[in-house]
Amino acid sequence: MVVTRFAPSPTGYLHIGGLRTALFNWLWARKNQGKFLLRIEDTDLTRNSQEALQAILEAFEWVGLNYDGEVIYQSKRFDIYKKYIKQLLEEGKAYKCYMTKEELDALRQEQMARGERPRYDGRYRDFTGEPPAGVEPVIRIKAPQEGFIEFEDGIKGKVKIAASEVDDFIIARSDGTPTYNFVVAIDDYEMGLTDVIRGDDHLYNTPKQLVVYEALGFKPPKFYHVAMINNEQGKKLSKRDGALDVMEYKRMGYLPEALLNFLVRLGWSHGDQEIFSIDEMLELFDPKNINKSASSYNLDKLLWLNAHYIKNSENEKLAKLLEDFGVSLQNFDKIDAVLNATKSRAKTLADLANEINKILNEPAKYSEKAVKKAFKGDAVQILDEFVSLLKELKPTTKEQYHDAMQKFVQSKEIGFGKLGQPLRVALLGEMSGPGLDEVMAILGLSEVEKRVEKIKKHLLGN
RNA sequence: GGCCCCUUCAUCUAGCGGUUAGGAUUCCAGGUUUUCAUCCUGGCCACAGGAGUUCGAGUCUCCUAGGGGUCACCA
Repeated sequence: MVVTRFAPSPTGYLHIGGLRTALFNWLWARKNQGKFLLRIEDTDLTRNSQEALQAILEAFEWVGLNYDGEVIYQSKRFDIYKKYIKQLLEEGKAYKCYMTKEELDALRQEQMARGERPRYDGRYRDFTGEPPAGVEPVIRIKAPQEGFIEFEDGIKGKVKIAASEVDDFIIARSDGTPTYNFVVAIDDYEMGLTDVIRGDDHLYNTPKQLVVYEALGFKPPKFYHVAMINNEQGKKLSKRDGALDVMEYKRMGYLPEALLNFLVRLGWSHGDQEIFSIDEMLELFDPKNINKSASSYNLDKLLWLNAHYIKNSENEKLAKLLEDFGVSLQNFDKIDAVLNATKSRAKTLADLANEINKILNEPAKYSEKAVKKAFKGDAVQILDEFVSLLKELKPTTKEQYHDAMQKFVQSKEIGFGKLGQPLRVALLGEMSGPGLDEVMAILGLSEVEKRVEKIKKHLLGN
């Protein structure tokens, strides 16, 4: 069975890079009817925040990534780690190091001054003497001193790192708390992980974790190191690039399916296909065709996808989502008419809300340019006559309004623009927008008349 | 700096020794639309550079350049 995980540290919100790796892991587990686990890496008790954890959970819920079982907190598993540390100590595979932080810093300074790579020198590796008084030791694990540590990465292929690059790293701090690379290895093993898909900023952690696997005799999982997502300039994503927080996309009016579709195509592809439903992702995703190279975040494509998903969403669903954007279509009998008229012209839910408000609310102001252009000659008279015709015909549907307009321009022998332009400005305040027949069918006769009267007053006022 | 990874249109990517190097987004042009948007059609734009290997290289090898990652009692 395939078991994957997402393992954030609760130090901030969930960002899009994290969401992508979570998605890859989730897809791979679900595709194989396996398990997708959520583990919180909170061993550094000084840096955790409850809000950050909530933010991550909230983001998961928004995009619909569900995890199996309970959330696992490393901070609650210290007993397990202690047991393994004790075991390693007893087996002589780990040892106490009495070097103080200050000594360590001094050593590093010296090494760097000599142009060497900073590295623990192993001075307590085989220490048997009397430990210095007053120093709480850290625990270090014995890493191989020669040869290579290598593994087969599912994306990068064979990765081979010289043992000299990996020193006897600390597995437990002087206060007894275990450190990252140690607990990750323990947990990944204990949780039964088969596949670890993570950012390639972890590539160098892998040999360290393999040292732990080796010392404990665990079989390591398959690793996949995914290249980073860069910003639009091809540089590393940072807070300055804005909108890193996944929930920020919700606030801006993105649909989770659009975000997920966008992210799944960053570093992964399936031939020429661009649009992937969740079901299609589940059917087609395979970490083995994840790209080796880093990709850049491109807002235009996200926007395009979002527009696509809005256009193809059920109106009822959109109506519900629009609540968060100040548009309440509940108890409104023309939900379909309004959304059909507007959803092809919005790239985000915020746009959509805006488009809807333009129809539903009478124009608060008029585009003067549009007024000037549309109200030349006998435009006012044409509008009056058209309203009279409407009163006579009493159209209600889009088709009936359409026919009324046709009949009017034909009988008057004028071009459509003669009626359409002033009517559009009267109804919407500007020169562009949805079809007038649609708009009128939504507004109804009395509202149309009201808006015509309103613009007439506006014209007199000038 | 050491070590490691990466490199096809502006961007996301297809390609897995023989292709007019394909698709998508953006942009531009045309069509549809009373308008705008949608939609449709078309166009512009790429194998980082250099050596090899080969009858033949975007595809394999090496070098150079550029980009990225990493070197904590952070995760």
